[in-house]
Amino acid sequence: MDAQLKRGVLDVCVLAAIKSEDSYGYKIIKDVRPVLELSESTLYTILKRLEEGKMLEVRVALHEGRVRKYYHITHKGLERIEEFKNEWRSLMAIYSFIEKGV
Amino acid sequence: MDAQLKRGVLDVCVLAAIKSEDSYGYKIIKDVRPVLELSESTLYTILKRLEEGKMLEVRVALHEGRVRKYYHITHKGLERIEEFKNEWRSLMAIYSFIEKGV
DNA sequence: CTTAATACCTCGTGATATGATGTATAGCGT
DNA sequence: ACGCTATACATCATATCACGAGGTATTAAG
Repeated sequence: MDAQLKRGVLDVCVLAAIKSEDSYGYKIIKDVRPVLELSESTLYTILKRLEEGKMLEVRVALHEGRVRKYYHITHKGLERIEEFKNEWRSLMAIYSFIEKGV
Repeated sequence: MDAQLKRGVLDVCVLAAIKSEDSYGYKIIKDVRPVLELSESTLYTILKRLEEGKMLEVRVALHEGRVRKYYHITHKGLERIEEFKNEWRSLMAIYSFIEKGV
Protein backbone atom coordinates (compact mmCIF):
# COMPACT_ATOMS: atom_id res chain seq x y z
CA MET A 1 0.00 0.00 0.00
CA ASP A 2 1.06 3.54 -0.77
CA ALA A 3 3.19 4.98 2.03
CA GLN A 4 1.36 8.31 1.96
CA LEU A 5 -2.02 6.70 2.33
CA LYS A 6 -0.73 4.77 5.36
CA ARG A 7 0.19 7.87 7.30
CA GLY A 8 -3.32 8.72 8.30
CA VAL A 9 -4.30 5.25 9.43
CA LEU A 10 -1.20 3.71 11.03
CA ASP A 11 -1.57 5.38 14.42
CA VAL A 12 -5.21 4.45 14.64
CA CYS A 13 -4.52 0.87 13.56
CA VAL A 14 -2.06 0.46 16.42
CA LEU A 15 -4.60 1.89 18.86
CA ALA A 16 -7.24 -0.48 17.50
CA ALA A 17 -4.84 -3.40 18.02
CA ILE A 18 -4.63 -2.71 21.77
CA LYS A 19 -8.18 -1.48 22.20
CA SER A 20 -9.86 -4.59 23.61
CA GLU A 21 -6.79 -6.12 25.25
CA ASP A 22 -3.36 -4.86 26.32
CA SER A 23 -0.66 -5.94 23.90
CA TYR A 24 3.07 -5.57 23.20
CA GLY A 25 5.15 -4.56 20.20
CA TYR A 26 5.89 -7.92 18.68
CA LYS A 27 2.28 -9.04 18.93
CA ILE A 28 0.89 -5.76 17.60
CA ILE A 29 2.99 -6.20 14.46
CA LYS A 30 1.65 -9.72 13.93
CA ASP A 31 -1.93 -8.54 14.48
CA VAL A 32 -1.76 -5.50 12.22
CA ARG A 33 0.27 -7.07 9.37
CA PRO A 34 -2.60 -9.06 7.81
CA VAL A 35 -4.41 -5.81 7.13
CA LEU A 36 -1.51 -3.34 6.80
CA GLU A 37 2.22 -3.98 6.39
CA LEU A 38 4.43 -2.16 8.86
CA SER A 39 8.05 -2.54 9.88
CA GLU A 40 9.41 -2.84 13.39
CA SER A 41 11.10 0.55 13.23
CA THR A 42 7.81 2.13 12.22
CA LEU A 43 5.86 0.43 14.98
CA TYR A 44 8.22 1.37 17.79
CA THR A 45 8.30 4.95 16.51
CA ILE A 46 4.51 5.03 16.57
CA LEU A 47 4.30 3.51 20.05
CA LYS A 48 6.67 6.14 21.37
CA ARG A 49 4.65 8.90 19.71
CA LEU A 50 1.36 7.58 21.05
CA GLU A 51 2.84 7.33 24.53
CA GLU A 52 4.06 10.93 24.36
CA GLY A 53 0.60 11.93 23.20
CA LYS A 54 -0.98 10.14 26.20
CA MET A 55 -2.93 7.84 23.89
CA LEU A 56 -1.58 4.80 25.70
CA GLU A 57 0.24 3.77 28.87
CA VAL A 58 3.15 1.37 29.25
CA ARG A 59 3.74 -1.43 31.74
CA VAL A 60 6.90 -3.53 31.71
CA ALA A 61 6.63 -7.24 32.44
CA LEU A 62 8.86 -10.30 32.32
CA HIS A 63 7.76 -13.19 30.15
CA GLU A 64 9.91 -16.33 29.97
CA GLY A 65 13.08 -14.44 30.70
CA ARG A 66 12.38 -11.72 28.11
CA VAL A 67 11.26 -8.18 28.75
CA ARG A 68 7.90 -7.21 27.38
CA LYS A 69 6.31 -3.76 27.32
CA TYR A 70 2.57 -3.98 27.51
CA TYR A 71 0.57 -1.09 26.12
CA HIS A 72 -2.80 -0.06 27.50
CA ILE A 73 -5.09 2.36 25.66
CA THR A 74 -6.20 5.52 27.50
CA HIS A 75 -9.42 7.50 27.29
CA LYS A 76 -7.65 9.88 24.91
CA GLY A 77 -6.65 6.95 22.74
CA LEU A 78 -10.23 5.77 22.52
CA GLU A 79 -11.26 9.31 21.59
CA ARG A 80 -8.68 9.28 18.81
CA ILE A 81 -10.34 6.19 17.34
CA GLU A 82 -13.76 7.88 17.46
CA GLU A 83 -12.28 10.97 15.85
CA PHE A 84 -10.99 8.80 13.02
CA LYS A 85 -14.44 7.35 12.47
CA ASN A 86 -15.70 10.90 11.96
CA GLU A 87 -12.88 11.66 9.56
CA TRP A 88 -13.86 8.56 7.66
CA ARG A 89 -17.06 10.31 6.63
CA SER A 90 -15.02 13.13 5.06
CA LEU A 91 -12.89 10.50 3.37
CA MET A 92 -16.00 8.96 1.81
CA ALA A 93 -16.94 12.35 0.37
CA ILE A 94 -13.43 12.66 -1.05
CA TYR A 95 -13.74 9.25 -2.64
CA SER A 96 -16.97 10.30 -4.36
CA PHE A 97 -15.19 13.37 -5.68
CA ILE A 98 -12.35 11.25 -7.05
CA GLU A 99 -14.77 8.83 -8.67
CA LYS A 100 -16.86 11.48 -10.37
CA GLY A 101 -14.27 14.20 -11.02
CA VAL A 102 -15.40 17.85 -11.24
CA MET B 1 -9.06 17.18 8.32
CA ASP B 2 -5.97 15.53 9.71
CA ALA B 3 -2.85 16.47 7.72
CA GLN B 4 -1.55 12.90 7.67
CA LEU B 5 -4.78 11.51 6.32
CA LYS B 6 -4.64 14.07 3.51
CA ARG B 7 -1.31 12.91 2.18
CA GLY B 8 -2.65 9.87 0.46
CA VAL B 9 -5.57 11.59 -1.22
CA LEU B 10 -4.40 15.09 -2.17
CA ASP B 11 -2.54 14.12 -5.33
CA VAL B 12 -5.43 12.04 -6.56
CA CYS B 13 -7.94 14.79 -5.76
CA VAL B 14 -6.00 17.21 -7.94
CA LEU B 15 -5.89 14.66 -10.75
CA ALA B 16 -9.63 14.11 -10.37
CA ALA B 17 -10.18 17.86 -10.64
CA ILE B 18 -8.61 17.99 -14.11
CA LYS B 19 -9.78 14.57 -15.24
CA SER B 20 -12.78 15.52 -17.36
CA GLU B 21 -11.63 19.00 -18.38
CA ASP B 22 -8.30 20.84 -18.44
CA SER B 23 -8.01 23.29 -15.56
CA TYR B 24 -5.61 25.75 -13.91
CA GLY B 25 -4.31 26.31 -10.38
CA TYR B 26 -6.71 28.89 -9.16
CA LYS B 27 -9.73 27.00 -10.41
CA ILE B 28 -8.49 23.65 -9.09
CA ILE B 29 -8.30 25.13 -5.60
CA LYS B 30 -11.88 26.39 -5.83
CA ASP B 31 -13.09 23.02 -7.10
CA VAL B 32 -11.30 20.89 -4.53
CA ARG B 33 -11.92 23.11 -1.48
CA PRO B 34 -15.56 22.11 -0.92
CA VAL B 35 -14.45 18.54 -0.34
CA LEU B 36 -10.90 19.03 1.00
CA GLU B 37 -9.17 22.17 2.25
CA LEU B 38 -5.82 22.88 0.63
CA SER B 39 -3.60 25.97 0.52
CA GLU B 40 -2.10 27.56 -2.57
CA SER B 41 1.42 26.60 -1.59
CA THR B 42 0.31 23.00 -1.25
CA LEU B 43 -1.47 22.98 -4.59
CA TYR B 44 1.42 24.39 -6.58
CA THR B 45 3.79 21.97 -4.90
CA ILE B 46 1.52 19.11 -5.92
CA LEU B 47 1.13 20.34 -9.49
CA LYS B 48 4.90 20.50 -9.86
CA ARG B 49 5.27 17.01 -8.43
CA LEU B 50 2.58 15.58 -10.70
CA GLU B 51 4.20 17.22 -13.72
CA GLU B 52 7.58 15.74 -12.82
CA GLY B 53 5.89 12.38 -12.46
CA LYS B 54 4.34 12.72 -15.93
CA MET B 55 0.84 12.52 -14.47
CA LEU B 56 -0.15 15.73 -16.25
CA GLU B 57 1.00 18.11 -18.98
CA VAL B 58 1.12 21.89 -18.91
CA ARG B 59 0.03 24.44 -21.48
CA VAL B 60 0.41 28.19 -20.94
CA ALA B 61 -2.36 30.49 -22.16
CA LEU B 62 -3.28 34.14 -21.86
CA HIS B 63 -6.67 34.98 -20.40
CA GLU B 64 -7.72 38.64 -20.09
CA GLY B 65 -4.17 39.84 -19.76
CA ARG B 66 -3.23 37.27 -17.12
CA VAL B 67 -1.12 34.16 -17.57
CA ARG B 68 -2.81 30.86 -16.96
CA LYS B 69 -1.23 27.43 -16.88
CA TYR B 70 -3.66 24.79 -18.01
CA TYR B 71 -3.09 21.27 -16.81
CA HIS B 72 -4.07 18.22 -18.84
CA ILE B 73 -4.16 14.72 -17.36
CA THR B 74 -2.03 12.03 -19.02
CA HIS B 75 -2.60 8.31 -19.40
CA LYS B 76 -0.34 7.79 -16.41
CA GLY B 77 -2.44 10.23 -14.42
CA LEU B 78 -5.59 8.32 -15.22
CA GLU B 79 -3.84 5.11 -14.18
CA ARG B 80 -2.96 6.73 -10.87
CA ILE B 81 -6.65 7.37 -10.23
CA GLU B 82 -7.50 3.74 -10.99
CA GLU B 83 -4.68 2.61 -8.72
CA PHE B 84 -6.21 4.67 -5.94
CA LYS B 85 -9.56 3.02 -6.43
CA ASN B 86 -7.86 -0.32 -5.85
CA GLU B 87 -6.12 1.00 -2.75
CA TRP B 88 -9.50 2.10 -1.52
CA ARG B 89 -10.45 -1.54 -1.11
CA SER B 90 -7.46 -2.05 1.21
CA LEU B 91 -8.51 1.05 3.07
CA MET B 92 -11.99 -0.40 3.63
CA ALA B 93 -10.40 -3.51 5.15
CA ILE B 94 -8.34 -1.27 7.42
CA TYR B 95 -11.46 0.57 8.49
CA SER B 96 -13.12 -2.71 9.46
CA PHE B 97 -10.05 -3.58 11.51
CA ILE B 98 -10.21 -0.24 13.30
CA GLU B 99 -13.92 -0.62 13.98
CA LYS B 100 -13.64 -4.11 15.40
CA GLY B 101 -10.19 -4.06 16.94
CA VAL B 102 -8.26 -7.35 17.36
C1' DC C 1 -5.37 55.45 -5.12
C1' DT C 2 -6.66 51.73 -2.55
C1' DT C 3 -8.62 47.30 -2.18
C1' DA C 4 -10.01 42.88 -3.71
C1' DA C 5 -9.86 39.27 -6.85
C1' DT C 6 -7.25 36.67 -10.05
C1' DA C 7 -2.99 34.03 -10.91
C1' DC C 8 1.40 32.55 -10.40
C1' DC C 9 5.75 30.98 -7.39
C1' DT C 10 9.60 29.83 -3.52
C1' DC C 11 11.53 28.73 0.88
C1' DG C 12 11.92 26.96 5.59
C1' DT C 13 9.91 24.01 8.96
C1' DG C 14 7.84 20.20 11.19
C1' DA C 15 5.98 15.63 10.91
C1' DT C 16 6.87 10.98 9.92
C1' DA C 17 7.55 6.07 7.42
C1' DT C 18 11.31 3.16 6.69
C1' DG C 19 15.76 0.63 5.97
C1' DA C 20 19.86 -0.30 8.29
C1' DT C 21 21.70 -1.48 12.34
C1' DG C 22 22.31 -2.94 17.14
C1' DT C 23 21.32 -5.59 21.66
C1' DA C 24 19.76 -9.71 24.15
C1' DT C 25 17.31 -14.23 25.37
C1' DA C 26 15.01 -18.92 24.44
C1' DG C 27 14.73 -23.09 22.10
C1' DC C 28 15.91 -26.44 18.66
C1' DG C 29 18.67 -29.32 15.66
C1' DT C 30 23.28 -31.26 14.65
C1' DA D 1 29.31 -26.64 21.81
C1' DC D 2 27.62 -24.13 17.83
C1' DG D 3 24.58 -22.07 14.66
C1' DC D 4 20.07 -20.66 13.52
C1' DT D 5 15.49 -18.91 14.12
C1' DA D 6 12.04 -16.62 16.71
C1' DT D 7 11.13 -13.41 20.18
C1' DA D 8 11.61 -8.57 21.81
C1' DC D 9 13.33 -4.28 22.32
C1' DA D 10 15.61 0.26 20.38
C1' DT D 11 18.09 4.24 17.53
C1' DC D 12 19.53 6.93 13.58
C1' DA D 13 19.78 8.92 8.98
C1' DT D 14 17.14 9.79 5.03
C1' DA D 15 13.44 11.06 2.01
C1' DT D 16 8.83 12.72 1.41
C1' DC D 17 5.53 16.16 1.88
C1' DA D 18 1.72 19.77 3.73
C1' DC D 19 1.71 24.34 4.90
C1' DG D 20 2.48 29.14 6.57
C1' DA D 21 4.90 33.16 5.30
C1' DG D 22 6.24 35.79 1.90
C1' DG D 23 6.79 37.44 -2.99
C1' DT D 24 5.32 39.17 -8.01
C1' DA D 25 1.96 40.93 -11.34
C1' DT D 26 -2.60 42.24 -13.68
C1' DT D 27 -7.54 43.68 -13.79
C1' DA D 28 -11.64 45.78 -12.01
C1' DA D 29 -14.30 48.19 -8.77
C1' DG D 30 -14.90 51.83 -5.22
